[in-house]
Amino acid sequence: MLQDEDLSIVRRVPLFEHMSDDALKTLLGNSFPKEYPKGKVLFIRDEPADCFYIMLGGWVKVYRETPDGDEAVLGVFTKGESLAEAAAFMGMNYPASAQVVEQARMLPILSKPFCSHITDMPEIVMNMLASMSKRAHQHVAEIEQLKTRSATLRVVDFLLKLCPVEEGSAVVSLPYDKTLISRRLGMQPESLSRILAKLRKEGVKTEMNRVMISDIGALINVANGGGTKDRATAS
Amino acid sequence: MLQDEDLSIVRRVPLFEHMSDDALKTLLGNSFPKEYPKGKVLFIRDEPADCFYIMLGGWVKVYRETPDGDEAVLGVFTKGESLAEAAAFMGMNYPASAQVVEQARMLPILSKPFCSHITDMPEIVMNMLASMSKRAHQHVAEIEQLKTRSATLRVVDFLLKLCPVEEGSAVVSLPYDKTLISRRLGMQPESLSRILAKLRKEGVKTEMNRVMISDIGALINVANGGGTKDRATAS
DNA sequence: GACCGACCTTGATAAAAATCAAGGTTCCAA
DNA sequence: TTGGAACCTTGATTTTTATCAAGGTCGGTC
Repeated sequence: MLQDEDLSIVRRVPLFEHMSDDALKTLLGNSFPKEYPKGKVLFIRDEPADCFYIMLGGWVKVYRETPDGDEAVLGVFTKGESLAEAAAFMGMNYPASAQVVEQARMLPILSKPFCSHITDMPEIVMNMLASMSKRAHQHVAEIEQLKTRSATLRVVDFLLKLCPVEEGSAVVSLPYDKTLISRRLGMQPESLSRILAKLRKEGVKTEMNRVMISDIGALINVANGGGTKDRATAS
Repeated sequence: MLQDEDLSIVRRVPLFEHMSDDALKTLLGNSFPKEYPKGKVLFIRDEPADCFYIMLGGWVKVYRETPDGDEAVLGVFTKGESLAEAAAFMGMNYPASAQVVEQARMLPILSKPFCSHITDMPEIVMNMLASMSKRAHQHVAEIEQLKTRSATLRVVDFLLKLCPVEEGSAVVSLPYDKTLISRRLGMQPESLSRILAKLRKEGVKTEMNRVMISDIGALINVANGGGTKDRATAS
């Protein structure tokens, strides 16, 4: 069933943080983890949200299809995150669609039984608030980014978030394919490709899904505008 | 104090919907509406959120300043909306700043006393959830828009949302100045100006803060891609 | 009424990003 | 092993948007 390792991941999900063992057991009683193959569609926008998911590994994209064919990727989720919990809790329909992009291990949770504990476990509601609040912050940060940062800077931000350290050099692996990264960042795949190429002279080398960053400090400097505006010619 | 008209507005705010008179009275006991002049700064990002606001009229912008000077407008709020309620409720700092852009009438509510009712009034928490859920939907819609729609289409969407009807013609007044509209839509003021000019041949005439739309149906058609892609030359 | 500051528009130009088109690689399956 | 599909890159080009610069309008105040 739920292995120890899984459990420790579940405990780090905002929705279940600071919950007693008993409470957790009650909420997850009938759920058990499952592997989902790449390509599997978890849910479609506007369907009733009768199930939500805790991610234990792999990657899932949440997206919307627009009438004219292309898709807006709203988020890409992995270990330690939850998917569609708010819609499930509020008894709504899914606000977007979701599909597995790298084979994923997840804990599916049925909405009905979960929600039946609202009355006897007030902590659920507070945790749901915390969870939604966290998501709201991510959304606000993304809107800010889309409104004020160029495609290049969005790519740089993305790379920096992948870095395990804050200075020196690093080699990071891109967690999912470049087409998806580009959609996630709100640009065309060709643009991402070119930007990565341009960043070579900033010490960023890309080979397959590996990115070698020779000087993280220099990249941070780029992210903060070093190279765009006022290179201050000794004012 | 709280006039009937104000009260009926407060009742339509998601946070207070479906609340008994008693509950409302308890929560708003010590709050009374106040006028705020244009330009007034309500709060600054990262300050402790010890007060939130219910809007009864006028307009307030919520924004973030970026290190390199420009600002991202995250939302512009008016009658029937609440401001910063989530941050106040969660005991966090304000995630953004807010400033009055058109003289506003608001009901300020202190966080501490408000939150002290969490335990004895469980309905507050559910209403807060509903409120955050609604905001989340707006955020998702905006992210989708920024990722998939051109500046022109964002302007068209904006105009259509202002239209009281769905066909025929309309004259709408822009609710706040064009510089702010452009920031709200994530573009430069010059771009908005040019887009409005270009839309003239689509039957959109702009004079001061009045916009005359001769054929809303035609505009909706533009919003749905009529004029961008595949003008289908008799396939 | 004259002046000032803000807001708005327009033009010229430049930069950024999308689009169209082609070629290369990798990986999988027949 | 061959073929094909999906992915990625690069080049040429166009479209979109920003930037820089200049005027114009409106609404205030002195």
